Amino acid sequence: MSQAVKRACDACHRRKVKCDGTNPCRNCGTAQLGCTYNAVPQKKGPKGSRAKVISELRENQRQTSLAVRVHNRISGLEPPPSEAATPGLLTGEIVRSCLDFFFTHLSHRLPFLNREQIDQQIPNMEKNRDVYCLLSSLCAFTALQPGMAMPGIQDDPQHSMSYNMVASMLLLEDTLRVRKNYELLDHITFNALATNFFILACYHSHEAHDKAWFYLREAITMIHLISMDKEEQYRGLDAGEASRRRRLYWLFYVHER
DNA sequence: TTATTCGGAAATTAAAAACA
DNA sequence: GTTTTTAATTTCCGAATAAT
Repeated sequence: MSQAVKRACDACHRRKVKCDGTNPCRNCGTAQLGCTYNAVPQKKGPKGSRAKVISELRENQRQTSLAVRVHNRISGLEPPPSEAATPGLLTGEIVRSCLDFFFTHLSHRLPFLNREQIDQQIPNMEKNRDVYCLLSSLCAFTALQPGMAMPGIQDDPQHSMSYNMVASMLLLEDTLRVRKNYELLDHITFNALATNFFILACYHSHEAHDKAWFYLREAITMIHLISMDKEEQYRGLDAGEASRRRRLYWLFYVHER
């Protein structure tokens, strides 16, 4: 191929033909067109964070992977949960949809999370298991709520089992799988307690009350281990944070009754 | 037949990431 | 700092189609 001209004229550009770069160029001359070079060239090269496409593809693949696995589980193709590590199911899109739903419809009943604080943690979800577990359990819980539309998942009226219910189960299994791989008690966090809350709420909805009870007792034990039942633990925290912690603490106690 | 259109390969460019 | 990788944009080849 002959050397490409540095800049093709407006007409050659539009016509997708080789321009000689002169003014008027040969093509415009023979076609009796006015030869102009008015078009402002766009900036070339990646914009914003690099690898946008590849991360978008990964995201899409993982998202379909939840949708595919929901379908497979319902059709009996999905193998039972195994110990083997699988890539996390959670995607940015799922998290965003669930958080939007949670903070619009649920957080007034469960006022122990702060949207801003959660949003700040999202970028760490892949690296930080504590954050991953909180978000995946929150999504598992949100998936169970009437009116929640999980991204990429549509209910099939032919099946008696709700697709959202299966998505919730898979996300819950994912939470527990990730959780099993780190020592929770080394450093008991507020995220870990909130995760317990969502796990037990999911088990309640799944009618698995014994498991729900187990995670409630586990949370109560953790609360005692970090003395969250003592008022002095809240000193030094800002008022909002302290009140959110108290609310979670009381939610556990109300559930225990 | 020649002229024109346009899908998309290849080249170019620049920003982000990796490296020294 | 320099080099490499990646992505956005541009040029224009050449097949398809239209006009003559």
